[in-house]
Amino acid sequence: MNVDNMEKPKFYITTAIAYTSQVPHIGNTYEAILADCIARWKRLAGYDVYLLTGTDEHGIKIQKQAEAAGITPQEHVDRISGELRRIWDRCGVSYDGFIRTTDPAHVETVQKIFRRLYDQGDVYLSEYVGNYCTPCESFYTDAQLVDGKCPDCGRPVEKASEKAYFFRLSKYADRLLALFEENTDFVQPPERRNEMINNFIKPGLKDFCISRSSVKWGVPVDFDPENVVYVWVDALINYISALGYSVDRTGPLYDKYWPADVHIIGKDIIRFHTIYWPALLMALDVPLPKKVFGHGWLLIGGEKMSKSKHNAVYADQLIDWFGADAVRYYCLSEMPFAADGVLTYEMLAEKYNSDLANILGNLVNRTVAMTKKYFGGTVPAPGEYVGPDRELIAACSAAAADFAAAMDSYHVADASAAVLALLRRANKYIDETAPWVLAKSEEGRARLATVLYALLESIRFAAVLFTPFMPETCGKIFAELGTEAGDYASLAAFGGLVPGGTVGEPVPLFARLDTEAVLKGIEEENARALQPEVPEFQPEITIDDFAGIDLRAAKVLACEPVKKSDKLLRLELDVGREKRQVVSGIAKWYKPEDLTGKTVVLVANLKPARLRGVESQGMILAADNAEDDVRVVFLPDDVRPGSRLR
RNA sequence: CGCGGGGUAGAGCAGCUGGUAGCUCGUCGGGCUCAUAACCCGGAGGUCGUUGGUUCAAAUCCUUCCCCCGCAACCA
Repeated sequence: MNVDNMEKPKFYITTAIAYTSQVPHIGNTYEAILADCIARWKRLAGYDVYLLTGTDEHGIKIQKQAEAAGITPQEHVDRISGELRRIWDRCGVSYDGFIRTTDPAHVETVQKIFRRLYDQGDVYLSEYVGNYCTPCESFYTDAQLVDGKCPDCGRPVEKASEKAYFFRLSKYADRLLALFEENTDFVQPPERRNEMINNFIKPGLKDFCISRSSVKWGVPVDFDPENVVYVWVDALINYISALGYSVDRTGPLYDKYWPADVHIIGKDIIRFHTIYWPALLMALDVPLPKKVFGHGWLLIGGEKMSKSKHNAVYADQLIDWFGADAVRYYCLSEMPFAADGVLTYEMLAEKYNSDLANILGNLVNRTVAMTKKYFGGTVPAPGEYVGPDRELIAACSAAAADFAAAMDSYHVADASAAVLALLRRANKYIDETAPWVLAKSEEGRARLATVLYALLESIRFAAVLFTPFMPETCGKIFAELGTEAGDYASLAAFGGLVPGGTVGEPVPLFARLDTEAVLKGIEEENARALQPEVPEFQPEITIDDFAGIDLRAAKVLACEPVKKSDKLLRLELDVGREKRQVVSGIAKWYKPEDLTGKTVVLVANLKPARLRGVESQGMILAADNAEDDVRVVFLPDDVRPGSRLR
């Protein structure tokens, strides 16, 4: 560590650790990009920054997924955590630390903290009773249930109770309220503050359960190994365990960086970070984080991303088409402060063309090209600045000031708008000064030198400011300007670019996209991805085996949804000799009126079964067209009910 | 009356410590030619969700109703 470093103010910033049940989509990735942008900004501004990210790897959901895949939970989380890290790297996330909740050091710290809280009476043993939804790994109160089912996934829940450890949150209610009232900008954006106070603190905080006996895949409570530490305690502690805090000892990173300057998290988990987490720290007598910023969701075409909606978008695909910096730029400049933002391929393509290719890329390109053309690639020395030059210079310092103010209050999109404003001003400046006219006369040469220098230096301003947004691109810009990357301090005065230097080759930074073609290409790619692989053929059978399957034409006489089920339809069928009742799991794709009067194919000699209490006498044929897309086989209407198919 | 956020040009947003609307994209017209068919200028396009009110004056404050979204306690 050098002396320079010692004098720098520190800045500790974290993302939430991502749950490793599935590969992160662009919404999860956005959070890492946002935190990275802020971290890079603070580095640019002279801070000694530590950016922590990582993965949350415990819980029953992971346990079950691993079982289903026939691998160990550790293998499962190793894979997802590795994937996540690869994606973060690809997006240019410059994390200093990467924690996994399965790291032995973290596990040990969680156990020690749990024991310490138990020993001092902040954790006690009691009984937890609730409605449990296994897929969601969640208990729900009666009031939370929707039609008696899981409010999250709509699947049935089961009553469950277990011995469990509770954290004495109630004890810290007064101190938490004081925290919110004294430190009014603890929670960002500010409107979340009232939500926390009115909804949670004022009605009275209840102790919360911090262990599970029904889960195996987790950190065991060391003095009661039948129980594992429940997700939130396990997860939240990462922010200090990653720095080497471990109850009875700390460590150089912890001593230097804690408390966190800001936790960057999604708005859905603000409560855990502004109530539970501070309370845990109070119990441990550890200083509280300074700020918690809850960003909005990145919506896909206005809808929340989800696997079941088939609208999840992944960073890899976007980067393949647009490049990492463009994806970063879009997320960072399109997400409003304190609200949800929208991503569509079309908007991304448009933003790419207008902001990056036209305004930024073309400005750099035309300026460097003119420097080559008129001055043989040597950065000219400026003469006296006059009217338009002064306006451009004013725009540079305004951009630098606006940018810093916006970034320091996490108004990241506003910060990027400040740079865009400068770039637009620079393009306009070219029009005002018309360098190609100046180049034609001998007396215009001196003026031309000033104009081109002012342009090159303005581009340097923009590149310095945009470094946290598009590190790779800005590196290219510095190379084209023939200068080293500058820090924020280098923008204190206009004129940092040294005359006499040599510019590089003008290479387009962002090649213009044919929006139509890109959208079409993505659409085709997505359609292909949705198509499931055609399954392997079944083992060979004889004609006699097949004859054992009695397929009959059956006319649908009536059809209705099965009560208390959102997937099943009950069909009354005319099979010629008799009437049959069949229950079919096709409600998601067919309405009763779609089937009534139609002729379908019935497997007539299938052993009856009871579904949701309704007897099903056979099964109707349907094709698995794609994942989550089923098509019933219809026969021509004039086929006689009861006809055998072979 | 559970809490909170939102409804502003075709699209996405800003304005909301009150003075008859602003930005980006798109669109129409013009300019320029250094540059990635790009850049610059100008035009068209909005009764600021709805009702009533306060005020000399309201998108901006209060009120009625409608619509959308998030959260609603042990929950990535």
